[in-house]
Amino acid sequence: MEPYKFSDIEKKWQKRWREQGLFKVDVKNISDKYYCLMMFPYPSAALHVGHGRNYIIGDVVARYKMMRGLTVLTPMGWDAFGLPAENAAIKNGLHPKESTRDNITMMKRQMGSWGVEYDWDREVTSCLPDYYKWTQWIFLKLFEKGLAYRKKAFVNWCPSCNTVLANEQVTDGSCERCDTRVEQKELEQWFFRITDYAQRLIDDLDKLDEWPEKVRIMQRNWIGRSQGVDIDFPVADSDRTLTCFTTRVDTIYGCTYMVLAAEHPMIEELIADSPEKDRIMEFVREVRSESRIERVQTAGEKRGLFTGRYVINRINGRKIPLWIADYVLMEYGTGAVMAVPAHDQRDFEFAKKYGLPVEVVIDDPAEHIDAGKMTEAYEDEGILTGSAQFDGMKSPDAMGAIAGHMEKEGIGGRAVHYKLRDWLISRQRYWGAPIPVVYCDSCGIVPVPEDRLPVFLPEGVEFRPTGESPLKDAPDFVKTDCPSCGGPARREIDTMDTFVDSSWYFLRYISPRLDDRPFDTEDVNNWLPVDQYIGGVEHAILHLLYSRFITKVLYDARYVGFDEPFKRLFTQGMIIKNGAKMSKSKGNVVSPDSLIEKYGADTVRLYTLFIGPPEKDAEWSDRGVEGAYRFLKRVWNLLGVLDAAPGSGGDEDARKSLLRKMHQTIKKVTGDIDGSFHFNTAISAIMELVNRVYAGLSEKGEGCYEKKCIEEVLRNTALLLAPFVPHIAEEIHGRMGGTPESGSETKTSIFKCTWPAFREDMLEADMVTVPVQINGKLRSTIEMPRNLEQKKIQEIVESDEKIKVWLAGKEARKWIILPEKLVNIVV
RNA sequence: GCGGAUGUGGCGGAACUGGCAGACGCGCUGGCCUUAGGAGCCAGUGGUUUUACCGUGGGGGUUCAAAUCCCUCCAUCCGCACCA
Repeated sequence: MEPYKFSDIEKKWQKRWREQGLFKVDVKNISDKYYCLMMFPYPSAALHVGHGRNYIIGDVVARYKMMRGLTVLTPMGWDAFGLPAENAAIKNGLHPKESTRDNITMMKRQMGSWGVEYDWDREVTSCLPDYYKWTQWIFLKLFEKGLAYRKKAFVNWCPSCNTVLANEQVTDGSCERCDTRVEQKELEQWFFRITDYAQRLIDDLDKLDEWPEKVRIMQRNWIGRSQGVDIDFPVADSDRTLTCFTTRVDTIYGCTYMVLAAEHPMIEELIADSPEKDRIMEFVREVRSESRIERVQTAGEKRGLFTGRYVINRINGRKIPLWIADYVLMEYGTGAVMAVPAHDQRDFEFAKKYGLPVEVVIDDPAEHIDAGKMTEAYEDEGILTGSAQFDGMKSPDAMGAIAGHMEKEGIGGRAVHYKLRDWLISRQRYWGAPIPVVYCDSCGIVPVPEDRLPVFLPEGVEFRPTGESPLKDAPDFVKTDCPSCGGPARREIDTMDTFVDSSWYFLRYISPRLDDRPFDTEDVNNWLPVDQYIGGVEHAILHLLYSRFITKVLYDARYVGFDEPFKRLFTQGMIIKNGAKMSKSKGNVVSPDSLIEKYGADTVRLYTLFIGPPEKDAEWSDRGVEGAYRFLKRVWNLLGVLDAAPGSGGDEDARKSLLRKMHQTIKKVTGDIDGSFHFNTAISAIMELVNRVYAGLSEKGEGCYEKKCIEEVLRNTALLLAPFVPHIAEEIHGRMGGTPESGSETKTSIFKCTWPAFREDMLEADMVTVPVQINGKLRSTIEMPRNLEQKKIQEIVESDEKIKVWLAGKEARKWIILPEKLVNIVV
């Protein structure tokens, strides 16, 4: 038997799969379609084995579904615009276009070397004009619907990346990419009105029952729906009214002051006549300039200032002071808060600090609260007190009653607010799709007409970030004609957030080369929603929320006929090395290239899949890779076992038992893949099957399996292994003469073969081994025939030597007999 | 603070609706083979004071029977966080 030459085998089959067009799909053929999608990567650096996990899982699913007879579409592309590529380009002094191109070449080679295959005819690259033309088209559609707009707002600014960031790209007050503290800047920026879709984005999460619960919860929390009441407070000695939002309207009678956010637009007007005006404005400016993180860090130490003005709480006619404080956020609710110190911890701390009254209006049903003795706010629900006609009501009832009363009296009304804010999509950076808008002195903001797309990103631009878009220095780009009046106009110089690019790429794969439309609606409707989406949890909020939003917008505009893009989502865990996530900076990156050279792609694939449940993080071990390699050699050597097997004869028991194991394995592997991608246990089952062959040979002798038997087992083993380790499976299959159906030397690909089916009648032996317990403790195992009556089972157990010893001198009080499973005797 | 997850040998991890804990792999031990072994094969491998007992983060409970169900506590990780 020749040795396992993985390198030759893998190169041969990778070449052949491409020649055969194994992964090529005609989208017009929609019979039994299966759209298997991996999140497309940033082409920013070489892939490591952690990245590989994602592609390998996807490849397993694709190949498995293929063997189940489905038409499988698996495309791949490149999320090629954006800061990672640009920053890397700056560092290497290369134009991002070139570094991106080089990285794509490298990554494509790496994917190929893993044996991970795609329909490369559908490759999309988001930084190329034939793609970003349609990203710009998406922008225009949102603009048309009033969903893209420009406004001046306090926005997150990363001083290192020199650009604004979306709320979603700020983690712990720092830039998600470079970890620099994010500042607040008031700038005019482009936004997408995702908040219009907040409710639908929450509601439709219920439809996504094949998504991980964790991701759905994260999205729900991020959107952050709160139900409550908006209450109007007229400003005393003024015709103005301040509205505030509360979720605890039952505490309204305990409101002893009101607080505004420093960014509240009415502040200047309200304090215009105040003698303290300058001092107040100084405070306001100070708070406004603080970064989010600074505000959070000083959370314990709340600061505020009295405005000198009062507002009227109309439910009781009470005049309460109006303050400004750093703990109120302008972005949430209305930027004004009714403060109830007795029942809100923040208000309580603030009131204590500034000597504002604390009045209990919700009593603890368990123990009466004395306002004077409180050390912290009572935030639970309870019984109303000091609340006029609502006294004695329970909080939940009171909320309804008070809200109703307010609506009747015109004091306020029920309202829903969301934490979700509009998506800031403009970036002051070079490497992105230009926003297709021009500014005309006479017409204002004018969208670039569809027939003039794409707005090309100019190439000869110094792209180092300066804080303003580098495109301002490209005069040929900036100067243009107004599409509306033809007069002189200038182009928008900001580019779009890369998350816009990635929010629709899964549609483009269906019609990647169309040049008059972004995609063909009919084809897209046939192929989407995506049957299986696979990627990292890090996109649980950003990318997955944006994609859902854009899909809904396109659905409303009737460009697509579905309102959720991804039917089933799988988020794989990270690969850890030495206790940390693999990263260049930590120096714990395991490169696949040398491993593949040493052991072969199949070994690396097998180990990656065997390492643990794919949805969980897993620690990489180079030793474990050797174990996978050892197993594949044992599989390979089965070809030698087949050669040596006698043409007839053999041991009947060995044969039966092996075939039974084979059918059990087929059942187990099929269930593990279909259910929830339990590849690790599927592989261990195949290992058991292979071990059984060798165990039989060593126990019963070399000739115990006749050729036919080994042939059947090996053929099925190859089929079961094919999705995981496609090259060796294909080679074994080929050496055994291709498909049995063809009966020829044509060497039909194993992936054109049907996934093996198990025979129900072959799963179980005539005899079963039944564990026997006494008082729940295992005392014996007895082999007995199936289908026995309870009485008969009891007889057999009672005659067992071991059990006899245990029962001697004791009285069996109760027999629990589960036929063919277990016997427990209580003594 | 809120939300979510996880906790099983020396290690990665198995265990379906409660029913033989530790499958499979790594590592380790011993043996065979070999000029040699970072190759291959075979056997063993949770712990202990080994007729038996103890063992799934700790404590308690339900049950004939608990890694699995209930209560409680602890630890670690992840996400969100002054959200009114």
